[in-house]
Amino acid sequence: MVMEQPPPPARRGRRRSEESRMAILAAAFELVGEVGYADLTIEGIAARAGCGKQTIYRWWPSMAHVLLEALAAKADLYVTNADHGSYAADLRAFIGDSFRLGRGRLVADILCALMAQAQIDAEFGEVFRADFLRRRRDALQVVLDRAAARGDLPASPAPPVVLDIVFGALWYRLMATRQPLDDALADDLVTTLTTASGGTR
Amino acid sequence: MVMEQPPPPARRGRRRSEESRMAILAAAFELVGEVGYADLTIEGIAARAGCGKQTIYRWWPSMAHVLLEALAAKADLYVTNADHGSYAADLRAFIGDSFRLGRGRLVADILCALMAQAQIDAEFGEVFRADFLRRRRDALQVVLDRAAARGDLPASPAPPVVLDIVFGALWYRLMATRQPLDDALADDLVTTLTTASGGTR
Amino acid sequence: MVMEQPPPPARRGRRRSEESRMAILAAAFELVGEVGYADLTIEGIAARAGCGKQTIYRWWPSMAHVLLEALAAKADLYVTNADHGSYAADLRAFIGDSFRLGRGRLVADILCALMAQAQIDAEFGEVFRADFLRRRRDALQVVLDRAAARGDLPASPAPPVVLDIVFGALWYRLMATRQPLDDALADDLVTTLTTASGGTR
Amino acid sequence: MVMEQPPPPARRGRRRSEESRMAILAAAFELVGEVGYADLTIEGIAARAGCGKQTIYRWWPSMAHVLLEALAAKADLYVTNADHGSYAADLRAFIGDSFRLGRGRLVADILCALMAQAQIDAEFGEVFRADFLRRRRDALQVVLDRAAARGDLPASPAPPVVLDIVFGALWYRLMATRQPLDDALADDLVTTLTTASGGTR
DNA sequence: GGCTAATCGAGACGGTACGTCTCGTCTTGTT
DNA sequence: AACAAGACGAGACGTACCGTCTCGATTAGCC
Repeated sequence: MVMEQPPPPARRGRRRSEESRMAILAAAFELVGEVGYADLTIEGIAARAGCGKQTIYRWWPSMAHVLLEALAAKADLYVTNADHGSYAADLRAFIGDSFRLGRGRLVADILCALMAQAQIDAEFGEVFRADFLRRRRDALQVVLDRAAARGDLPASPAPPVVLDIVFGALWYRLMATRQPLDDALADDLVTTLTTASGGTR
Repeated sequence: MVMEQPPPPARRGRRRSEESRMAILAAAFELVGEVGYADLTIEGIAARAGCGKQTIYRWWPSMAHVLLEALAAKADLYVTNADHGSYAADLRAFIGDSFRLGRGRLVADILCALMAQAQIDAEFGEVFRADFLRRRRDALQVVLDRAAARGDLPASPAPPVVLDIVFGALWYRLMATRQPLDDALADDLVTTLTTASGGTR
Repeated sequence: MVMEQPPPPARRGRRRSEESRMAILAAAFELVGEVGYADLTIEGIAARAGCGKQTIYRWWPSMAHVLLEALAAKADLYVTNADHGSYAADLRAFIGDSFRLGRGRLVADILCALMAQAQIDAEFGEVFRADFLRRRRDALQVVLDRAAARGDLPASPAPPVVLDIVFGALWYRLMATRQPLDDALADDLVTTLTTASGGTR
Repeated sequence: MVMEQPPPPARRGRRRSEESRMAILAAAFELVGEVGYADLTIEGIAARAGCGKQTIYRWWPSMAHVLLEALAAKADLYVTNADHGSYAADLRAFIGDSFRLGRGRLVADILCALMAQAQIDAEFGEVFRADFLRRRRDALQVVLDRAAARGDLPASPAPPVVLDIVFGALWYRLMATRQPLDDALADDLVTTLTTASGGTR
């Protein structure tokens, strides 16, 4: 839990406009849907948001950072990992939730664009991996930890490989094959990952 | 069956310069290593290649297309899928070969950049998926077909899902975690995919 | 009568940089002297002025407009038409002043280039005729009006023809024969135009 | 009189195509009327003429040279200077003929464009002055010589100044004021130049 | 009838400037 | 201070022509 100092740091001058912040996030989200990531520009977002470009540069290092925040603000990206009683059930629920998110055209497009930008812009890559990808891995890791505690986890593959397989298949479908994230894939993943190749961890 | 006359191309005018083509591909490959994809420019490639910009625009729709061709020209991207006697051995060999390619820093960077560009530029995306990604899937599909013929293939996961898992894990490590494509991952993938969850296909 | 309020421009945002404006005019003037009008480029002027090309395009429609303003800023193009007591003396002074201007190699070259550009670029032609040629005609017209008021003006040629003859001879020497604008020509023009062919207007 | 060696140099190989030459001149003439001199290009002329660019570059140094030859081929630029019995009559006839030519919109536009090009391109300027402007001056000089022989020529202005005044007024109207070359101007010029300011030469 | 040579249409080549676009920064007056 | 506005230096974009350079196909003398 974050314990923010109740006395605000006694800042001087005008405070950051929450109105501008929201307008910028909304504008970014709208525009990426209208013109696509390739044609997104800072100038376009500022114009749509009715703000100056400087206001964007002052608070975000790049357009991708804006979009990442806009995505977080719009979509509830946080998948549940409640206890469903078994590794298979937990895994199925996690994958089902994740796939559901990726089935939205706009959200999927933005995710792909951000992953793309992470390859091209190293600074954003750091942030995207730490703030977004890492969080998703951690969420699934909780499921694996619970399974291990239960003695429910197959000996193979190793937990990090499970993460690579689940998220790998997800992202590969999004970016490479553009096939829908359907239940068949989800079921096959669960079956494959829960059918022990020998013992448990 | 189309019986195209090896038709007298009846070309008039000066022919395309093979020398320029090679110089451009080489320049693109060198520059992406020196300055990175983010700072690659058509002007830079033309200057390095000693050619006019128009010569690039005349033959390639975008910088990414140049890079894709340069990659194909430089790296032998075609992984073998010879018969090693069993599904497990075939799969292990295919994955091993694929990982070996992706361990080269430069090739890996270019692959990530091209996959990124495929997300941003729809036109290039088409080409990249059809000319590159599709070929790799087809190569692995041969392995699966051989295993099915042998009665060696587990009932689950379905073949397309096998492709998604293998390539998904590969690309996810390249782009998301940037963990090395090590033998542990390869071994775990083979184990997971060859340990039948029930019968064979 | 237009009574324009010196209205509070209420300008927002950064103002036009007078420093850039002067640097651009100076660069244009220098470069036309160094490389000639044929090899003058917007890029060259911007580089010499240390400004971006956009700053030129933002304020001038074409290179010729820049040069016209540069000329006006550098050379005092405005010939006096003070009263010397007689039509002949006024005319001689005006022609003498005009010729003196045209004797400068650089100014003459720029004038020829601008007149040339006025033939090729209709938009610039409008401006050049209205802002430059028209002013010079008006200045000489003042001399003719004063002569007419004095009863000093020959009946022929008609005033507009006087303008055509004086400026015609001047420009024709500059552009066609490239003969110097010498006193002999000035004297002959005055003699011819002041020797009445019958009465006064 | 040019005494060309009657025996042709015994050339070998294919001869210059008269067909192409005519097609190029015609294309240049048509295009300058359709798109204007500013948008005239060698490529456009070649395309219209159905010839290769090299065929133009082989025979003319620049587009302006083509246009000059096209003009000579289309318009009969040579004004008569037959003997009409008096200086005034000869001069009036010469000016009338010259003005008639300049009244054609297309011819006038081409003349202005060529004079413009002569200011910008020194090499063409040489040719234009020697081949075109000089010829016109020579033609009027014949009229002056005849008048001098007759004892018909006013003492002032000096003959070269007469040329400057006549052609100056003509070109100035074409290029600067764009006023029509009307009879009023012609009459005023004749009156002014034939009303002796004292004696004859 | 071959041979050699010059020209032809076609069109790719290395260059270069164009005018546009967007970047990220800087400078205004306002809030 | 932060804000909206908007000009600034910078520099890549993709296009348009430049003038040159192959190409194969003609078309002429000459042997």
